[in-house]
Amino acid sequence: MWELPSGSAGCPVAQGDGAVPQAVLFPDWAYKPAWSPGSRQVQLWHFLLELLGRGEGGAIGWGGEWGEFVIRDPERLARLWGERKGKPHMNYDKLSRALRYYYNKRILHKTKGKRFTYKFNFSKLILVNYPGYPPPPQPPPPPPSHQLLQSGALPFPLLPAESALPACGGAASVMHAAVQPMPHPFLLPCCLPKPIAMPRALHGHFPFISAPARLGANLRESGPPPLPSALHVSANGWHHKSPAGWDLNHISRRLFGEVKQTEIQGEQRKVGNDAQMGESE
DNA sequence: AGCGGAAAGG
DNA sequence: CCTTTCCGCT
Repeated sequence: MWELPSGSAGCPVAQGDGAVPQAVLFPDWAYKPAWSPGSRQVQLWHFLLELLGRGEGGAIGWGGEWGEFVIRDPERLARLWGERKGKPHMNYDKLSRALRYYYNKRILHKTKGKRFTYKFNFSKLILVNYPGYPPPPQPPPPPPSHQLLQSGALPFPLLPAESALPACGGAASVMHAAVQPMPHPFLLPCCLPKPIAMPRALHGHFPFISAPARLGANLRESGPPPLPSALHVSANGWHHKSPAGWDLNHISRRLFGEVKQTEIQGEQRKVGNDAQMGESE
């Protein structure tokens, strides 16, 4: 078993008192400013997950399937994105072009037939989020004969909460019970399949933390979303600190590393095996 | 609405 | 590398 970084806060979605935070928010490190050394600008998918995570609601929201989201107000979303990037002339046409570039990276996927509906490939995103993944070659692992199981691929599928084993202790069970209908990726830290036995160390580090906007009845009364304590918001409203060891840009690089492979298969892929994004892979 | 090439910029 | 801008095509 490979080691994970230690020394982090407790699981933000599974606090001792049983309170269930609803805010999501990436950890601060996701928002390193462009001018800070060794950092880059926020990327579109960061931004989308952020809006989705905090249940921004108006412009964009989660869809019916796992990882699926619907842009309810395309031009507004574009405006928000433009504001963030300092691009006053941003519009949905241009934003959607950027989204389409994600197809090749396999971060995103279009849900065909559903207007303004896309789907995240969380297997991709989350996997590369594991610090220390892939595990260093322990014993000589039997080299898989064909498929690319090398750098970003997981040896196991990420499962929805229903089929996953809570690794967070009691509170995780609460979550598990609370989020039946549509578990979203931010729940994964506490809902990973057993093989990976989510260590406490990781809980504070996961970017997709939080609970869905609407939870079970027993959770609704928990009031306004308590923000994670470690969150630092600066004057312009975004997080600047970067305490943790890994960051979304790192993830991006990992993702990008696979694009070349993907692009090579580009034409093959088109033939029609998009159906499994987010499930396996 | 949605796609993807081409070029350019940060 | 990650868009942003523009655009022809379906």
